[in-house]
Amino acid sequence: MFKKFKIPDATIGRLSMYSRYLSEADEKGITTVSSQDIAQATGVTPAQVRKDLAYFGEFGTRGVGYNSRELYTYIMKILGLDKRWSIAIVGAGNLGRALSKYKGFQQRGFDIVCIFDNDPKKIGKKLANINIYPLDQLEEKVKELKIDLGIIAVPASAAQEVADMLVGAGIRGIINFAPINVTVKENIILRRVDLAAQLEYLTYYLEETR
Amino acid sequence: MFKKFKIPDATIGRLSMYSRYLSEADEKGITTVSSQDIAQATGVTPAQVRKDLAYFGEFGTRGVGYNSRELYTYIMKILGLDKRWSIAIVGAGNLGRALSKYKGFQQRGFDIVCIFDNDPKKIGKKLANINIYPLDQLEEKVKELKIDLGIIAVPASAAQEVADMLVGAGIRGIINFAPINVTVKENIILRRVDLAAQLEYLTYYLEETR
DNA sequence: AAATCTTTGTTAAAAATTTAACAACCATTA
DNA sequence: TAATGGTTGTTAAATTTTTAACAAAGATTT
Repeated sequence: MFKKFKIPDATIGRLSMYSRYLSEADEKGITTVSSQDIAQATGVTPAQVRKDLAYFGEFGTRGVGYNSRELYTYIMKILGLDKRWSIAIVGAGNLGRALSKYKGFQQRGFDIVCIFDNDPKKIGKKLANINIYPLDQLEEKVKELKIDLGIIAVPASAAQEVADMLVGAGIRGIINFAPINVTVKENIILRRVDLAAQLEYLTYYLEETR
Repeated sequence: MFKKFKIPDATIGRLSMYSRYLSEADEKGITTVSSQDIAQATGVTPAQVRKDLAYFGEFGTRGVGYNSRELYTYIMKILGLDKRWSIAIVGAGNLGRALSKYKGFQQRGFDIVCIFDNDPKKIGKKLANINIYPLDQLEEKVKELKIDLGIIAVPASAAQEVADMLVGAGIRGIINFAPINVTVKENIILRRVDLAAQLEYLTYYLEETR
């Protein structure tokens, strides 16, 4: 697609927010929005909105603004969300179970197609109508079901091993929820989400005044 | 505490990673670590580690390194984790339920002390031994239990309303898991965690090559 | 105790990101 | 059709963050 230059990571996150607002605006029948409108709704500056969009092309009309539906479609395409993606979750603990049921993924085009775990009590069962398989079937199932993305929801001690398995099976993108740094070969996209660290960000700012 | 200057947000997240590594090192009996060691374990550069720490003071010995346990203690204090924090979760859906059971919070000093929801079928029940109360008891319970932090795990449509209630009840920090921008008065610390957006970050990088 | 080896803390440089400013351009109105 | 108002796309400036370099200082060796 576009992507001649390096795009800031933060821009990608903001595009996601913009798209949600645009979809909402379109549903409400608001056909045209300005960078000001988008900015207000998503908590950024209008200049930021225009800059973010400028990385990818010209989508608006000077003096007018952006067509909601059209810009929505463009952004979704930029994010790769003009098609659906298949996902595997590794780890059927509390987090894995919640993620498998989370409606927010479906809505944005992500289908959780299988779950892996090593606990014999869980294997063979279903979660939100999704089969749970043992880890040694990971490679087989990933290939069979053409799974693109993996979510690591196992304890930190097992995270690297699981990452290796996912990469070995041919997965190309990973979200790691385990609170540990895992490494993968460079053509694999990896993102870490540390839930506890999010709370620690709050306490850092609050601890001085309690 | 320290905090004369503006500290990069990213630094806070990295301190959290450093602390986990330091605790692990200490448990293994490794008493001294270098910025190089910390960097390797957490996936950053040694210069970054030293710079991050330099915002808060001098914790190491030149030619030697850092004492694992000592640095761990310092960082935990910086993050405000030398004491425990009480948390309320609003929303007993899939995500709220998972977060209430998530062991990772406990381990880092966060106690989920109550859950709020408006569904009559859920009110009065317990989740992971935590009581579920109706939303109209939020203010009362937050004050009674001296709750510091709130987690919003409700649909986007209700997020702003819940944020207002939390702030009204005296909460000072909020994590918002709803995929929408909420606003709060400026002395409240707010952080948004968009799970679907994390996956979209992956698909952005992958969509061109599928 | 001098020399050497290490690793920190700090300063300077580089790179990345955000903010601001404004020319270009479209639509509307006089 | 000229003038006005409004909003984008883009360029430049400012700010923030990261990386690199190195002097300072502790430990070890000769």
